[in-house]
Amino acid sequence: MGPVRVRFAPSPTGELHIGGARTALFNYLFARANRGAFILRIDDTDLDRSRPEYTEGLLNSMRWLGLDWDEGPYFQSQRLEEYNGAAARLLEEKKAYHCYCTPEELAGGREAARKAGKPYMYPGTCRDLSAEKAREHRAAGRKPVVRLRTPDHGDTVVQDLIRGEVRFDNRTLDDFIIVKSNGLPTYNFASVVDDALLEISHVIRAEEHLSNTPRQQICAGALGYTLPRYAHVPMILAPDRSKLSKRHGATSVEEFREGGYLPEALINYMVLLGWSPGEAEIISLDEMASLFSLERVNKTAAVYDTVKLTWMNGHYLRELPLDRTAEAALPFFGAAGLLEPPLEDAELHHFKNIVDTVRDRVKTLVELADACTYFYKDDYTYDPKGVEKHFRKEGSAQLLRRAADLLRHLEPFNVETVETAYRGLSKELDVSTGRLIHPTRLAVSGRTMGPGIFDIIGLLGRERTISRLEKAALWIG
RNA sequence: GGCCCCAUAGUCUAGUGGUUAGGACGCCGCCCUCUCAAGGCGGUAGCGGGGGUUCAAGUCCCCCUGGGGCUACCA
Repeated sequence: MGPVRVRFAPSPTGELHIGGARTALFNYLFARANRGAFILRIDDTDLDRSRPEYTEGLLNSMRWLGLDWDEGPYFQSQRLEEYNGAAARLLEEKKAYHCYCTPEELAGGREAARKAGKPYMYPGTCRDLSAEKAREHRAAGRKPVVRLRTPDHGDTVVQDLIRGEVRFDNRTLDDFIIVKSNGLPTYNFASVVDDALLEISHVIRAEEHLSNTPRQQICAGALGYTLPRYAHVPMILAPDRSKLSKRHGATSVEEFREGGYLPEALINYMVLLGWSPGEAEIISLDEMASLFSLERVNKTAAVYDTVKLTWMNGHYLRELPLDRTAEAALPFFGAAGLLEPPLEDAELHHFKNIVDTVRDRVKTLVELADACTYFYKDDYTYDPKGVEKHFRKEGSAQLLRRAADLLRHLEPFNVETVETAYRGLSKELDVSTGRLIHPTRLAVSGRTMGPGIFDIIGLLGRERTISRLEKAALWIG
């Protein structure tokens, strides 16, 4: 058997969604697991729907996920000679023929079949058209398509690496179009030609393509190509069990990136949809690559669940090296107006400390930036519920003033000494530490929840803590 | 409608004839604790239905039901 060569062949008609990304991931892993090549091909033969900016987005999403390709991207729109040559050969060998039926005529036939409750197939109108009739059609300005002559009997058998042997009755397959009237190849044709020319060894793609596989095999057979091995991976469904689409909220890689998800988390979550590593679920891209095999890919469509994805993102946020989490978080702090990269050393160090104390309380980078605003901004407001609970109590303002006074002369000033001082003060005033801590947190952060108060104070520093304490005492009145 | 694929908790999954049906998310409870998390511990919940085959079926076969896909001059 030759070298393993696989491809991911999206069409640039939208953003890369989680289903496509998972297929790309499986291809990437299979290539790495078998020391093969992972090839990227852009199937842009649909002129109306393909857009260059989608191609750009696709490449960006792939790079962001870390799914680096070894060859390509190839663009089908730039390989038209290949398809034309192949089609000409088929025409020459009478394995294909021109069809002059108009879309309207075909639609009429379909409609009639539907009304009669009969299955529709192309009736073969132009299968054996006389030269004269063809001339007439051309004279009338009709632009032909090219159809492949498909067998009228027998079976076409797909040997699928995941689904086993799948048998199709050739009588249910009609003479399908391989070249459109605009001269561009259809998917079933271009895909077959390219897979052969690029010497693809394994076609790993979503299950929605299984039903098209017999057509492609017939096509490849007519062209004399050796068939690739096929592996149809289960689909990823939206929570309502329907095919993924925009109305299901965030489904694209780009949306997840903007939503504050880490590529590590998204990759790890996606690989679990349809494949299982056996032991631990938390697994890195490198580990997946060494473990991956098609035998462990299951057959069942998976419903994706953002709750688990989000949990996993939180997990990666706090388990990844601090530098990595901070690096990923920085753009979000920039977008929130908290920081303006690039940072000076001291700023960066401070930023990392903040990320480190906050990161195990959030699940996304967006939440992380949001949970850190008060470290950078003074204009926060006090949480109303917190005000009721912690400020409205008799003596709260006085407590805050006492705390401020205490911190003013504390030497040295650090997390440990502040804590000791606070606990001492609560004893001295004969109040619970909570009675001191809760108003303090509200005063210095505006919030009732968050990191340990001494960590917050340590990060804020003496000056800002004191001024916030005094400001709050004044505010209480 | 025709053809094809699929079927273990709410979700993702392990399981390949003999298991107390395992793990993860979620949910609930407890511990920890200045709050919120994180973490630790415990609990909740499952083989779609019916027939076979077999000493024995989540595992094999058939039917039904349910879900999904294809059936385009989309990919």
